[in-house]
Amino acid sequence: MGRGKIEIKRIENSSNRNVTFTKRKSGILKKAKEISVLCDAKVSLVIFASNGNMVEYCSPSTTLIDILEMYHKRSGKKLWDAKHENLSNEIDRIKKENDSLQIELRHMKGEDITSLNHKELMLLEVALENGLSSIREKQMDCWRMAKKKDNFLEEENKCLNFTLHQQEMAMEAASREMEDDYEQRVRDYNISQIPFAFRVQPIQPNLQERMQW
Amino acid sequence: MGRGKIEIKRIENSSNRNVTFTKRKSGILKKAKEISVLCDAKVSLVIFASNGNMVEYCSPSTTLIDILEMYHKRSGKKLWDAKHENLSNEIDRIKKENDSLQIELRHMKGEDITSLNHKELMLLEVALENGLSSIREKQMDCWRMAKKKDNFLEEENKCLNFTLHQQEMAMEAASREMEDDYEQRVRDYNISQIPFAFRVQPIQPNLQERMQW
DNA sequence: AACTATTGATAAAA
DNA sequence: TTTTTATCAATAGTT
Repeated sequence: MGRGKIEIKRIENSSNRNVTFTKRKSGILKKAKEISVLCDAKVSLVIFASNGNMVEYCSPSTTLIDILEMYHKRSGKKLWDAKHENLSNEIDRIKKENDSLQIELRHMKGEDITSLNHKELMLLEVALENGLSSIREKQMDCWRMAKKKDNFLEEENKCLNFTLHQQEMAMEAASREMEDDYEQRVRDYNISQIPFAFRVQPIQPNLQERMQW
Repeated sequence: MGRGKIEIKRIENSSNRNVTFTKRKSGILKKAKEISVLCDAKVSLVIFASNGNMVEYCSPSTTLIDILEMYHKRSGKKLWDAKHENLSNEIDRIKKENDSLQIELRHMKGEDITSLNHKELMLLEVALENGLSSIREKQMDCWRMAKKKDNFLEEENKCLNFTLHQQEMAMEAASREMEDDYEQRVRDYNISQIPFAFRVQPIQPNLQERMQW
């Protein structure tokens, strides 16, 4: 590709070498981008020219670090120190633990149980029954507490109602007294309704309903 | 460069994608080698295919580690420390996930539920009931299969017993014949028992018991 | 996996 | 240098 074939050996003319480097560098970069898009590949490319210039390419949605990590796992070659190794090992360990927890949880939910044998199923059943009875006991506690509160509120309600009724009576008596006092004027102006604000309103009128659950 | 122009976007057909990957991978590799020879460049190239395959190229007279060291100097990006930080973050993330799984699992087992409210308890109860019913369904399947096998074995047993009985009859008949033939000698030597090996032994005598579980 | 028509890359010229 | 262009190389679609 070019006006003539060239031998693949170091280009001695440094000017030519630089030109060729520039051209081929952009070519290789383009190819790297293309393969990463076309083939969904992860590519890391670092090039240093003989003059020290550096170009870097890393496929999108990843980083050089990720790729080096994958390289490390894949090739087994240690690029880092012991600290890194420890961290990697811990991640592996925790991931495994995570997986087994996930599996156990799925089993508890009755998923992925085709592979379980009779004994395992029995153990699961026992665990689930125990869980269920604990939960239900707790629910009973909740219910009992709610009931207690309910009773207390009802009692309080009664007291309040009683007090209010007493007040109402007193108010009405006072009102009647006033009516009697001002009977004459009231009759003249045809004012006869009791003010709304003096009527008793129940506190928390729908309490019964809300406590039913 | 091919039988037609192609758009640079992910090749959806995985077979075509793999073929293209193979072709272009070797192309890039060749280019990398050429630029490193022609232009005296240091090149590091790592490619992961979508199927996990890895190819690596590093120009001769250097190593990936050298190039990463140069990269580090040149770009100022710390691959090491950043890597450690990333790993630490991932460990934290996974540990958190782990913790929540542990908690969920404990809840499913009816542990640590004092802090749960009514609604959460209800949801747990539903999950446990679902799990339990799945498990029991599976157990029923197991039981049915065992029953089937049991029936089959019982049937086979009957057949075998019948066959054996027939044989026993035949044997006894033969034995009696022999006794008649050698009556004289038998009487002299006072030998009268039927050989033990000719008596029928039941096959799997405790099958019933073992299938009861 | 091999082939080949075509597009793409690039060495040398301008 | 950069741009152009003739030529070689890579490869997409085919067999």
